[in-house]
Amino acid sequence: MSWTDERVETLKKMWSDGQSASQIAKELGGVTRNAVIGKVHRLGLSNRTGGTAAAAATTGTRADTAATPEPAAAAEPAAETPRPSAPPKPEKPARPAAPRPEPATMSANPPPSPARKAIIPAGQPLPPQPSANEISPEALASVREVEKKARRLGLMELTERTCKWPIGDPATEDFWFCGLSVQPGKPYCEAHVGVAFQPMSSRRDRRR
DNA sequence: CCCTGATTCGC
DNA sequence: GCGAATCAGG
Repeated sequence: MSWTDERVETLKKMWSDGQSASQIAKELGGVTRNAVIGKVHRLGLSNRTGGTAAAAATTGTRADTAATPEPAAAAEPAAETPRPSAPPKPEKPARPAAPRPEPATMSANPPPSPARKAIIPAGQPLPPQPSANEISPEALASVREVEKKARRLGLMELTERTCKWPIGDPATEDFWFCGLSVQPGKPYCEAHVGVAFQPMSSRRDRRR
């Protein structure tokens, strides 16, 4: 496969959307994430605009050659690095809700929290919370069992092969995602697939 | 172990 | 220009 205009366009769009290289690669098909990353660099858009996306691994490990496109050869005024403080379109909330209580043992220097609204991630279709009255007791028990073993992943820890079943109350700190290995092709682990995709038929009168 | 992006370098 | 191999980090 080659980098047609169309594919490059898709790449640009997804990359600036905060999609990971591997996701883009899968979307495009016929390329690996390495190819995508390579292309991204060649295109000179290694730095995603907007800042807070999925750029968790943008560590300044070795930014000596590539990440220095600055034309600052001779005159460098006291201008600091321009940092976009107001991303045009935030989409992936890093930490929804629930400001955690500080230990408050050290310095009295509480981080100022501006008018930050407690944004509930409503962007992506989350699995329907089981309304307990529609789920068989056994399935419930099964889920409870699984929840003990859950990896308790945060939003950002979720991948395509981690169970995305939410556990707890999003408005509190008791909230995490199952995170166990998903059933191939499904967004949840086996147990949660079981309660998530119940056939209409077997919903009523289950064995007893 | 899973993942992320960054860099190098032969093609 | 391309991308696999490798590196470095989470």
